[in-house]
Amino acid sequence: MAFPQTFTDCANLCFNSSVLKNNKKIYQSVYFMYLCIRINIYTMSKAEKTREYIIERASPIFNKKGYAGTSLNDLTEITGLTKGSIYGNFENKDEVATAVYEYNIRKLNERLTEFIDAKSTATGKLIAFTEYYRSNWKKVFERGGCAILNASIEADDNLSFLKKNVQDSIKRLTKRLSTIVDEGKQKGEFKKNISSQEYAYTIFTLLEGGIMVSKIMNDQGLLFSALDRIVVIINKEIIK
Amino acid sequence: MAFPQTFTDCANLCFNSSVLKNNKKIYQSVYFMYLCIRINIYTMSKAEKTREYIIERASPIFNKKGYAGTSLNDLTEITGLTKGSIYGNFENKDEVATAVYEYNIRKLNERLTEFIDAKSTATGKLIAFTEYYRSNWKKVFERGGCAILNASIEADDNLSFLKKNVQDSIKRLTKRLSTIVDEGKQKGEFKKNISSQEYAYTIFTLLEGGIMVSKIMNDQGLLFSALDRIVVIINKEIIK
DNA sequence: ATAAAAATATACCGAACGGTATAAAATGTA
DNA sequence: TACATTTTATACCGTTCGGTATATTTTTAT
Repeated sequence: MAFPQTFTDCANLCFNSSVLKNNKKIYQSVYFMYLCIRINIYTMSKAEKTREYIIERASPIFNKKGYAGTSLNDLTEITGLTKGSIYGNFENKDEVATAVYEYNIRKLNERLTEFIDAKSTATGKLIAFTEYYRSNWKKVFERGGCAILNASIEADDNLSFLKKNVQDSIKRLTKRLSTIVDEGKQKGEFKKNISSQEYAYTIFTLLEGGIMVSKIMNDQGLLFSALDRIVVIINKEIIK
Repeated sequence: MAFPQTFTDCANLCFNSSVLKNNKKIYQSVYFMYLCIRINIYTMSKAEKTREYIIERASPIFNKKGYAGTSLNDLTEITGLTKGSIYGNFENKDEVATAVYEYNIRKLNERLTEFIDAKSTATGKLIAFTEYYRSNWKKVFERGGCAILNASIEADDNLSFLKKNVQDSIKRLTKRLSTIVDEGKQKGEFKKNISSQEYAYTIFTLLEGGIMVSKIMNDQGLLFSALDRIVVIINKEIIK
């Protein structure tokens, strides 16, 4: 589920429907949450909406063509806006690129959350991470592939303004994975003597390598066998 | 060892020195090979040398800045030549980029060959592949990282003229790995029921993922643990 | 409804882009 | 050495680049 926009969204985000029906207080608190979101949406100024709109439309362009390969003309074409309008909302191209990157990461996290939060066990959550890519590889590829991977390759040697964002997003994602491993250790699901961070990076490395080779070779199977290997590692090395 | 340029180079490439000393015919054949190379070098025209010179100097620029990020001005600066001179040797920027990519791949193969050919067993050859990156990661990173990885990310969605080259080079490299696995199977070193190609791609995937995450995070350890994992796979899954 | 404020469109800037015709210089051949 | 050929340098092309001052339009608040 993406960012909640309807009352049902809010409800599903917090509880299952039976809890909601039987508890008036919970119902009210969810409704309050919903109202807060509505207010936020309605009070969003025109400029804020336009800013969001530009980011949304520019996202696939930057992810496909890269920063250096994306021109302002590309942005005016895809948005239907003029340069003046874009520069009224962003200081320069760097700022657009950075905002687009942060947007991509936010979206990725939201989508991953859907898959991960649906599972209750640590094992389930780790597997869910791979399941996301199994279900969504086509969409991811259509959008230009993994935003972290793409930005990482372009940023490491020359886009200094973006490098820290990329590093931070990798840290956050691996932290998320290692937290799941830690939870599994605490619950007794996982072996106690393994390094959470090491396995988090192993999973991430295999995933990114898998996306890269799979995308360039036009062979979905290559991504899937990388994901298979992640699952094997979970089963054979992480689970007790 | 790079492309042989001296008699010693040629000799080392073919035999160890004791063989060379004790067999006149072998000595003569090596000398003949050496002469062929000399002739090739000396008959190389000015333009061919300049072409090679441009490619060599442009290589790290393209690998760091990418195709879209590298301008003709960058090329004139790094070579000290003028546009006219560059366009006298190449039809357009695409052709320079393609030639640079092929040069990078040739160099990579030469360097890998040094490590792989030094070992006689299939196991040794597979491990040698990882050892190359253990010994040379710093140089590789200084040159902008893995040329295959970088070109792959930029080519998959927009550089159609380069895409086939990248795909072919990946096919060649994984073919090389799978051939080693096949040899190991034949010699009785490796398990017979494993898929050579699958393991070739697994090794390649782990390597590329490792380079990507290691480079952006400025953490050599991340590459090394990816390499460690490759070694574990060789020992536990490939070797009998 | 109206004024103030904010956002967008227009029209333009100088610089850099990839690329080329042609002149000059260096090279290869006799 | 002299001439033909190849290679390199000069000077320029039209286009696109990122970016901006200013006018117009649209929102927002009163």
